[in-house]
Amino acid sequence: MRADAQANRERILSAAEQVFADAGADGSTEAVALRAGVGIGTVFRHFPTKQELIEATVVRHFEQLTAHARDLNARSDAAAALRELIETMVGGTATKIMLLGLLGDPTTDAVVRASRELRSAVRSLLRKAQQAGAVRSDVSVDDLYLLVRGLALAGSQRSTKASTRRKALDVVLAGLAPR
Amino acid sequence: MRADAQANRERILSAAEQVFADAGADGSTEAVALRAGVGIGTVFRHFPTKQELIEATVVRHFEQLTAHARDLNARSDAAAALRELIETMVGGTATKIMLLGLLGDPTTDAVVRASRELRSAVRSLLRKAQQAGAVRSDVSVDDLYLLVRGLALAGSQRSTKASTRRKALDVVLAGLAPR
DNA sequence: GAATATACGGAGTCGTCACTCCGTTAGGCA
DNA sequence: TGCCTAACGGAGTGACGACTCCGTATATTC
Repeated sequence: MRADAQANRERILSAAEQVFADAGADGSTEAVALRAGVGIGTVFRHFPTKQELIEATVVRHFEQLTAHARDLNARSDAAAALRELIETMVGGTATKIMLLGLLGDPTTDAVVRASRELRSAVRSLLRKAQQAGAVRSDVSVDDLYLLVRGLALAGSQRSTKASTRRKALDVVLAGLAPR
Repeated sequence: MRADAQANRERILSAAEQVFADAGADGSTEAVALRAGVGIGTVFRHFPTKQELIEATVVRHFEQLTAHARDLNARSDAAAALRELIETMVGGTATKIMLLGLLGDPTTDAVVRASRELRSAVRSLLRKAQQAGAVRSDVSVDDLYLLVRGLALAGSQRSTKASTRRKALDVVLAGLAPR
């Protein structure tokens, strides 16, 4: 792979993340090309389909999250670690709308793989927190995913105040504590 | 207004609710017309813009919710009443994706009015539950809305199991209880 | 049972967007 | 340095969806 091709691939992925963050999955491929400073043709050579572009973006995002989750796994305070992971997943741009939307039903094998990795890292964190008695034991990774996805989706509405977002997160975290 | 026009208006609104439930706001106007058994022209005569069609659907939905909330207000068990309202808002079709998406920032004046009505009915229920000591006192209607929207959005993903939906709702309700 | 205005149907228009094609450009190797 | 092929750019294509227009049909009124 030629050096410029490699560089362009990166620029496109990074542009895609921003565009999809602004406009959701409706963001046009042309907008991505513009933002990346390349022609549309280039985008389609790297990612033959818009779907593949989206999935590549998702994979990238999942990998980052997985790395973060693994870091957190080393922490001694399991409850704080889980809390921080949730905050990371929920916070940030609206990209997560679509990114987290795929947490449930992945499509491509690359996405499946990345999703599996992330899932296992999250499960490990969740288990530790449960063993430490910080989280109710009847909550599964799926349950946690649904909650995280909900917070991320609902909070991505522009007009939402930061304090409201925080409060909602707080309620969910309180609800995760053992009765 | 001619009788047939009145009837068609109703059929269109009801068709719109179903179509948007299946496909979200991307559902095409043509699909609505087809489902309602009328021509596209008829849809556009009643609702000059797709946006207006969506908003009319939203208003209708809000009005139903408001009526339900007011019914519940008569109940003696405030906590159970609030719980039931939340379940109603969260459950049901994916229509809520878009419908509840508007809970935050309404646009048309009709929507604003319907939204205000709903909000005040919900506030009343929430207050009663708080006075009964069933819900933490630092939660506002906005906070509740964010949580409800989150549960509705995240749960509308087709692959989500009913048990997961229930568990997530359970966590949120537990989190709403006073510490 | 006409007369008439109101409402309907759906082919047609315009804009947008994913995706293609090919002439041009420029990495990288000899 | 020059060749050669990988990679680029962006006008062009086809499909689709919102919205228009007007000839036809039917509720309503007398």
